[in-house]
Amino acid sequence: MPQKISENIQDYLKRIYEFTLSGGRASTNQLAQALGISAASVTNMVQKLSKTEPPYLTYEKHQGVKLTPFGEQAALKIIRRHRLIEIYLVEKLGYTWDEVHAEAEILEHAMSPLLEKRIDAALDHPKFDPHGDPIPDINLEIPEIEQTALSSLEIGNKGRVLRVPNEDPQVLRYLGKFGIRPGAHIKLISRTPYDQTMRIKITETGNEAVIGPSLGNKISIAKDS
Amino acid sequence: MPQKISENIQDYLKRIYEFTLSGGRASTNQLAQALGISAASVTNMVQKLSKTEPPYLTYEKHQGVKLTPFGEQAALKIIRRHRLIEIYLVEKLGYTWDEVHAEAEILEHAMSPLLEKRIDAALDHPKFDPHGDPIPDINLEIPEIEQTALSSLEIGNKGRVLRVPNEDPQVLRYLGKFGIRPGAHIKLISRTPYDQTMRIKITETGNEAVIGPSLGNKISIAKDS
DNA sequence: ATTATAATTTAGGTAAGCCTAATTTTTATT
DNA sequence: AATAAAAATTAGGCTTACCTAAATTATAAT
Ligand SMILES: [Mn+2]
Ligand SMILES: [Mn+2]
Ligand SMILES: [Mn+2]
Ligand SMILES: [Mn+2]
Repeated sequence: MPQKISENIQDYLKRIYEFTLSGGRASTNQLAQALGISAASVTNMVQKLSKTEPPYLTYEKHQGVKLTPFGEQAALKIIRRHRLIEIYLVEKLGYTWDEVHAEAEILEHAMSPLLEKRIDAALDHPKFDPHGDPIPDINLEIPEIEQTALSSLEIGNKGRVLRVPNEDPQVLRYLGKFGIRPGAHIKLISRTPYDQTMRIKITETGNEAVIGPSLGNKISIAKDS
Repeated sequence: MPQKISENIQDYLKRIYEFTLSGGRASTNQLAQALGISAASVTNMVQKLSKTEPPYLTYEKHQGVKLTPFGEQAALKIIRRHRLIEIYLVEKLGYTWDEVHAEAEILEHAMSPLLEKRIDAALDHPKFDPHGDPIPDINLEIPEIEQTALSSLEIGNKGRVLRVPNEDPQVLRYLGKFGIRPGAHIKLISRTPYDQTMRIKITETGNEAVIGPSLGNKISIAKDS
């Protein structure tokens, strides 16, 4: 019996969705760290969420969790709201892209279906949030997008930025300074042999930026053919 | 030590502020009904809120409660946010004035100082909400407005609507239908002797409306000289 | 294959904010 | 002044979502 779902549970489901996007299961520790709570609390909660009717997720001891289709729908509902809020704040209220994530993390839980509808309409049904993440549509359909990690680009080759990681404001300010944002065209200049640090050139701004491998793995691009 | 204040407590303080606006104290039952909880729970909470350092309110057994200046500041902070949200939803997102109260009741708790600032700026520092209630300014100052109840108008005399009650969507739709809104000019046509029901004429729309005494007491006007 | 380390789970407990039922105090009515 | 009714308080409990510490299970390193 699908009841009202607490804000905490909404965040659990959202995190699990994110961690299992590319297949596999979300681990207890992973979730504990992401949610800023103890592993014991996570175990407790996921056990509970696996025993609802219908269950939000499947839980196997020591094997982590995975959303059921039911749980995934619930997660997508919040993710839609989160991303709509982010793009609305940027487009209509003059926020910068490094400010919106924290704000959306709170507001997503306070958004009524009506507000969701009005914001969606005011932006003419936007397809992407400020960081390039796709916004699930009203039916919670989310487009599959062909994308690879910036790290996998070969030297001399070009690509177009699709999405950047959105949690860390510092990183976003760094990227923004060079014009590394969704839609930007970039070219890989060099990669150091030992630590795989990359130099890339951004076409639009003419800037060159240094990107380490872990950040490079979190930036998605479309490779130029 | 002014800590973070829970959403529940924010609502308590807001209600107490409203009930004590015209002096006096807020009673346990009054609060219980307004908050939709038991009287016992209210007693418990107000006792707690009277023992914080500094206290949010003064509590005397069986005598009801009254906000301290500290508690009043806390209440005004939420009220500012509530009313800013209401006017924003009407001005920028196409809400009607009967839809905004319920929405603001939730969003007020999720609003960051930054969002408050941006919304305030986007509306060019609005002074009133859609129902004519004054919005406390950034320093939480709230203007004293000379106002009387519609009920106290004499037959044949005129006035200008200042504010209407904002909780009940049905009432707001009724008033809206006749054009009874802040700024509207009205004239009292008649008052029945037994139950004090009034007929009023709205200048702008030419409509005539019937208003009972209890509603008439909740509509504020400025009398024409 | 042991053994050490890391991850996870279990056990027991806490704080917020509610509840109902019983009791006390205040207020209103005869 | 006595009594009835209404309002408020106290007592005892419950649920949610956390916590720490201890125990267990899985994984990695010898
Ligand atoms: Mn959140
Ligand atoms: Mn984002
Ligand atoms: Mn509220
Ligand atoms: Mn209002």
